Amino acid sequence: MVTIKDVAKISGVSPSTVSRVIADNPRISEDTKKKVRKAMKDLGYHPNINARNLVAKSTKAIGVIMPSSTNVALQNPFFPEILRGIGSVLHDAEYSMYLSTGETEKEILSEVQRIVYGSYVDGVILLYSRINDKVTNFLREQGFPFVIVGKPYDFDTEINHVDNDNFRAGKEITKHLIDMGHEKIAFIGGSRELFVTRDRESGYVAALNEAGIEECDAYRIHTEFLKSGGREAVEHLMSLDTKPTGLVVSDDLISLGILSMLESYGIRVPQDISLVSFNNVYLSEITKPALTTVDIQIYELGAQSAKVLIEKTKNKNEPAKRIIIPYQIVYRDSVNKLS
Amino acid sequence: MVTIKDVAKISGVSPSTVSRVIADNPRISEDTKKKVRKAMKDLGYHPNINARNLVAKSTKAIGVIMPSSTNVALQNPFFPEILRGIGSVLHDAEYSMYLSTGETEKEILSEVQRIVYGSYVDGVILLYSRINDKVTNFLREQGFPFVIVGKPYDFDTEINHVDNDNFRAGKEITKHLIDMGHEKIAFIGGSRELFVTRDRESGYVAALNEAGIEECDAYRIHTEFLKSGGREAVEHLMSLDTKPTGLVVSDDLISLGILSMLESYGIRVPQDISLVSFNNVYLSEITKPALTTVDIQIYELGAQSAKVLIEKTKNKNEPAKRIIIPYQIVYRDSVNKLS
DNA sequence: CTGTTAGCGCATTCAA
DNA sequence: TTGAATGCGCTAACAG
Repeated sequence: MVTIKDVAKISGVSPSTVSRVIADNPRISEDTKKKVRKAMKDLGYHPNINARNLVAKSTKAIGVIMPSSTNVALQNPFFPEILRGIGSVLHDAEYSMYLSTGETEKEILSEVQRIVYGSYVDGVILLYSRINDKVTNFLREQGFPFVIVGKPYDFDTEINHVDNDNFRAGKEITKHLIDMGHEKIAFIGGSRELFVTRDRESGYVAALNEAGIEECDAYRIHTEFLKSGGREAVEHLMSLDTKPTGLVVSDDLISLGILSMLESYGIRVPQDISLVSFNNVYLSEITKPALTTVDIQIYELGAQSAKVLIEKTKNKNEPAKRIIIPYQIVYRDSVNKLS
Repeated sequence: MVTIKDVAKISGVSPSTVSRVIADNPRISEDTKKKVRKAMKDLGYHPNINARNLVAKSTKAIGVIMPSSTNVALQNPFFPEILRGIGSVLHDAEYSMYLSTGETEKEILSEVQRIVYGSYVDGVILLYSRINDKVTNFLREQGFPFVIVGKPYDFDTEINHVDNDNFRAGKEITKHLIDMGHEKIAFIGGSRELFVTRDRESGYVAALNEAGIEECDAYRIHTEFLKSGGREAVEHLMSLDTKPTGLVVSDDLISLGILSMLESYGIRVPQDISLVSFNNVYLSEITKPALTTVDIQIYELGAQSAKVLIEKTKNKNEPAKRIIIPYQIVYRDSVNKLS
């Protein structure tokens, strides 16, 4: 390995000068800079990051924590997409990304402790938000810079987070269904433990109320991302005396399962039932019918959280921020006008 | 930050002794170990990874390189799944994972150079294999430990790689179609630049030949993961005089698009046309119909590559390995028997 | 504008 | 079984 000393020797300067050249210190003459840079190039020199981190007490790296992976939900295209967004900002800022994919909550917590205590990273992005989450608590107690993608359970004024206005999105997309003449509208969501689900559901309820439509418990279902879950949801709905004519589904991936169940029941979308959902992953445009869905700008969600976090790591006094990424409804073919 | 010195002071030993306790050196008495460990716990001591890496000249971290992300193909659930597999092994080995998501080839190369030269990682996993790939060449020239998920373009005896037998899988799944009475079988694949596509396609051709079925160029289509690609493929196929009755599609995600196009043409699967594909991501079981597909064990692909790479980083003399992960055909509802 | 010195936190010689 | 000394590669005072 070629070190700063080798470069110094070859270019006939001291190691500290070389260090200054690396940092592009303005107090070094252009001449010596040129000389040193040539030597660096000739020798194929590259600074050792560990040595640098050690003295700088900063790593220019951030940790990204995926939700626990026992669940097939991790196969959601949401994740590669948000990783892309994060990666892009990190790259521009010359930061690195550590990824943690723990299976259990315990595993995740110990991993986070390891990277925090061991100074692996300067900050952490949480790709999930759960009620009473130990990781969140740990990070808060440590005063370690972090940002949640989604809404924090508690202390939301002191925790950085990047989110959509899921309530409004839920309300608006439900209202779209109402505007199209639907009144019997059901909601199918993922786990109640997740804030996304709750918020989108609240929006759904609000839209119903505003339109003077009575809400009904039988119309609100929570399922996992599994096939059987989707099946049960549809079976339940179809066993009802008054079947819904509209469906608000909290995730495109769930919609896919629902779509398929519906088809096996011979129920056509949108002719027999209309469906709207959330996320606008690539999937939603290649299903049949293509989904009317809320584009939540996943990439942007990732990019902004990285941005906020980097600011925070650079300036610990930066106040906690809440960033709301605008959404946009993408109208496609899964909704029918009721006359 | 609490350092090894603090622990030494509190427990009344020298820093080097503390260091030995951390390494669980057998030449330290149980008594002092106990004493030191207590001090570590009391103080909340955690070793600084950068200091350790600096002297150890190893990072216990590996870099995972995603394919260039300009393409929507990155939303393939393949990626979260393989990341899970890699993450699991890394976690058990107490390794960290460093993720790189570059947009362009250039960006990826410079990122890889950065992490290699800067000693960020001990090894690299390439999540793609392309013809004449600069990253591969760079890694090879540097003699840096790496493994390719897929098949290397060249030097495949000296490059570690973990792959499926895609040729055989392609042949077998095509044969399944043939066994079910199909003779007019088309192939729809992703980019020809990718080895997976080529191998699966060769298998398809081999099965045709073996069965004495004439292959025909009009039946072989390459498309991108985009909607329009799927559309054109289906349009082309349906414009033919003799339309195929069977489709071999090289990726579940592409299948989804094909399925949807087929439906808009009023072509039913499997009644009018049968379809088989590859990967067995979660998607493939919730489509309508559920897909008969080759389970390539994505998770295992990731886990094994991590394992091989760790071995290699620990012992540079370890010979290059080729690991073939077994596949398994999952029979579902997308194939019809022709009588 | 540049060199000298010191030290980041840790592991590892060499002594004892 | 333990301690003292040294150095990993780099940056940052402090001098000059």
